[in-house]
Formats: sequence, C-alpha cells, structure tokens
Amino acid sequence: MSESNSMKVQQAGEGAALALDAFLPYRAARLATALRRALAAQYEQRYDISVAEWRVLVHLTQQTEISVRDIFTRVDMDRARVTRAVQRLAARGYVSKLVNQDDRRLVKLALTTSGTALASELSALAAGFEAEIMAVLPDGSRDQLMAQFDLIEAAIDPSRPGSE
Amino acid sequence: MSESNSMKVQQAGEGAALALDAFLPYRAARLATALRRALAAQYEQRYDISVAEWRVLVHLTQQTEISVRDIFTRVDMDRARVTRAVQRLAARGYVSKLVNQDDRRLVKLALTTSGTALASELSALAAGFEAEIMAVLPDGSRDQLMAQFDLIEAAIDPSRPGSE
DNA sequence: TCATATTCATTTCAAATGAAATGATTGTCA
DNA sequence: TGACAATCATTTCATTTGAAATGAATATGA
Repeated sequence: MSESNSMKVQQAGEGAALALDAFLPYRAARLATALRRALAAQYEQRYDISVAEWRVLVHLTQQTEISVRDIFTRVDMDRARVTRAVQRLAARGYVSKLVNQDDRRLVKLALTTSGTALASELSALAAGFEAEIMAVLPDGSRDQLMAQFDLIEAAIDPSRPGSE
Repeated sequence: MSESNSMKVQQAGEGAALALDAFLPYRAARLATALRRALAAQYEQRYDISVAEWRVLVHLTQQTEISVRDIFTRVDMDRARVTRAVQRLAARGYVSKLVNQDDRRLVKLALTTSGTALASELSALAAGFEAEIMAVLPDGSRDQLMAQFDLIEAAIDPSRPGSE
C-alpha cells in the first residue's frame, strides 16, 4: 500500500465525463441485478433452486419436449450452465431427460409431475413479485418497456430480430 | 443418460404459464447481458480492460479521491471485485492508491494522467456505442427509460431512493 | 459408400466470483 | 483511559463460470 509513487494524479472532469447514472448499459446491469437478487431472495432458500434452475424450469412450462440447445439459445445462458442446471433438476426429480429418438444427439427434456407443481409455485411467486413492482409504474409502462427492450436488442444484434 | 424412469411426464401449460418473454426480471437480465457483451467487445481486447475495471475507471472520472467502499456501494460490485479491479489498474499505472490520512482505513483512489487519457477514450467509445443504440428509439426514450428504471429500483429497494 | 464436416451435450480446466475470515484502524462508551 | 464494537480493504477458500476439448451422432458431398 501507499505505493512510492511519482505518478501524477489528475483531477477528474474536463475530458468526456460520461454520466454513468444515465448510461444505458450500466443502468440496465444495475436494474437486472437488483431484480434478480430481489426475486431470488424469494425462492432460493425456500425451494433450494438457483437462478439457472429457475430459468430452465420456467422455460419448460412454455415448451416441453425441448433440448438443451433450445433452452440456451433463448434463455441467455451458455450450454454448460444449462447442462448443469438440468442435471440438478433431473437428480431431484423435477425434470425428465430422455434421448430424442429422431436425433439421438438431442436430449428431450420435460417437467415431471413434481416439476410441474414446483414450476407453478415459482411462476405464481414470480408473477406476484412482478405485479408489485409494476404497480408503481404508470399504466402501459410494461408494454412500453418491452417494446423498447425489443428495439434495443434488435439494434445490438440485428440477426436476432423480434421475438424469434 | 436415458435414465430408467418411471417418472411421469406432464404436458406443460394449464398451470400458471408465466410469459418469460414479457417477464421483467428476465428481460432486464437479457438486455443487460446483450449490452454488456456488445460494449465489452469494443474495448476488452483493444485496451485489455475488464468490465469491472471499466466501471472503476469511469466511476473515477466522476469523482476522484474516492475509496473502495464509495465505488462498490454505487457500482453494483462487491468489495472484493472492486479491490481486484483497482489492483490491476494500479499495477498498470492507471490509478493511484494512497492512504487517506484523515482515516487510515480508507484508500484514496484517483486516476493518473494515463488513466485519465484511457478513461477519456473509453468514455468516447461508450458514448458512441450508446448513441448508435439510442438512434433506433423514438426521441425522449432515454429519459423515459431512466425514469422508469429509477421507479423500479425504488420499488425494489425503498432504502435507496432516487439518485441520492 | 466412405471420408470429412457439423452439431449436440457433456466434461475439463483455468479464471472469476463472492461469502466469510483477517488484520488494521477508528468509534463508542463505561 | 481502556475495553469492546464497528468499519475498511484485503485475502482466503470453496464454488461458479464459461471457453475450449471431448465423444457421440448426424449431415454433407465426392
């Protein structure tokens, strides 16, 4: 510590002082972290489910008989993370994992009965959480936000337009 | 694989099928990741700077003579991550680290001359990146987004209202 | 048909992460 | 004043992460 330094320290300012609090990537990251933490606090200990596992579970409520690839291309996790989440969920009996006989490289994932029950509980929890937050925003904010998010994502990665 | 299973698989649906694509925490996470990746792609290799280091640098353009604590309470990184980012930045001469003589537990961080120069380049890069994205949104979207983000964050953590 | 390329899920391994422990300093209050 | 609590930055250590390697299966094309 207290490095013997002949380095010159310069006052901040003058240059291009980026306003971090109004900088979209920073604000988006901060918002996402706050939301993730607050939501995870409601299910992580109670159900012993990680964020990655939560995402896989909820995704499986939308489409069943789906592969690992189907999930990680949409859910913004890499293949390894999905594989691990699925392993834990399968080990606990929430998800069934079968080989797709049409293409035996693929895995056929589906919720089990207990997985469906758990996913329902988690979905209800999540919906309630979101409703509480949305209550503080003006009407129509949600659709507005989603539309803006869509536009921004399209601007970043033009190869992934719209929903799918 | 192909676990011998007598588990029953249930069709998805019926329960509470949460619409993931319209679920705020999920969409915020996806947006934040997309933005972070796209921006980092522009500076990580070119300047050999990590995301954490970028945040510390830019934060130091806003306020100098600041402590590790000042940064991690605002920048959404834990203490260890800030400490490590600062260490790498100091080792490369971008940041000076001195003991605060008023309270010798605290560190007094500041940009060096070369750190200021680097931060300026990075800020310009970031501003350009953001401008490109904002160009696809209707006028006024930025302020609208920031206002909405503020409200949401306030709803999540009432102890951290507004900017400060 | 056969050789090669591609795709998928998993595993490996090095690096990043963060909760808790540590050591140093300052604050509190009897 | 002195004992104890609180705060700060750092380090430790076990876990998580993700890029690349692996092995298995399918697609391609000569």
